[in-house]
Amino acid sequence: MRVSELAKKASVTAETVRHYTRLGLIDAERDPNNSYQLYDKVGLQRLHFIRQASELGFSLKQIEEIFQQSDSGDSPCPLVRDLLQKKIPETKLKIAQLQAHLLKMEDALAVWESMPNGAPDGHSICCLIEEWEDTK
Amino acid sequence: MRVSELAKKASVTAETVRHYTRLGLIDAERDPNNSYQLYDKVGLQRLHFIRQASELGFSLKQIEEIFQQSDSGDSPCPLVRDLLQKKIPETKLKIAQLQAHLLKMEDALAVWESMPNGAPDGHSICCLIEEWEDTK
DNA sequence: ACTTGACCTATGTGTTACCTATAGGTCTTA
DNA sequence: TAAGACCTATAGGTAACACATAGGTCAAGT
Repeated sequence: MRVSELAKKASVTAETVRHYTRLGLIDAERDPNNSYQLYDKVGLQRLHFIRQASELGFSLKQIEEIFQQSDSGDSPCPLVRDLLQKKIPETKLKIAQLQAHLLKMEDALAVWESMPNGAPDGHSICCLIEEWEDTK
Repeated sequence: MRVSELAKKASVTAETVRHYTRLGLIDAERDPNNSYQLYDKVGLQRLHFIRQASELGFSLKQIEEIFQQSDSGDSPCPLVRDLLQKKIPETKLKIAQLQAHLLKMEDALAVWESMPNGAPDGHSICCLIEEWEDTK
């Protein structure tokens, strides 16, 4: 199949597929007639894998390493396990940070709404964000 | 004060301060003798604000807009409120996604540990991530 | 046969928020 | 006065693509 067809099957853009192909993450053959890129189902599998891993927060470089392990006959499992063990605490931290931010934002909106007429009180920059600074 | 001193006070690199200055987010004066950038406490306030807003997920462009509102005498509050109202659902979504990923990763690690000798089972790419695909 | 529109190609630039490198001027202090 | 720390500007690198350009190709309808 050609770029767009593959892209559609994985719900990504054709440009994304070309990007991965350029990086060597997906193999493609050339149609000798027109030099179009041709992909097979292995390419689709890889594309799915890339998306999965990417959504989990792995970089394309890390994914490339995983493929290299796999392609050279070694099991990528130990590598993936190590990557996961690093990634999990990072993800936990990120979640905690985002939750803290969410609370701040919701608080700020609540404060704003409780203000008479929502009027700013003359602070130089912004009442809301200065609130956050105060409580930090 | 000079770049590095300001940077230290906000726990960022000097290059970050220069970056913000180049973008016009922080004002600086030139020392006439050596053309060093000189910052005052307003600069420090702005820097703090930028970091706060940045951590909340606002882009430098949005922060610039906030400053422009503020500098032109208008209250940036309505603008910030609008930005917040957009940002809050985005943040909730991100948190949910990260939590889903976290679960997947923890599951995967658990499965991996329960495998005899942690041996891969011959899958072509990676047992763990293929597990995720199965359960998707 | 021919045109049209959809598809493909390669190349290069833009994006965000910086970091790093280069080459050189300045400041401080022993 | 010389070393080491600090400053400057400019340019190029990073991640993961998106977008623009210019042009070749293909399938369908007229």
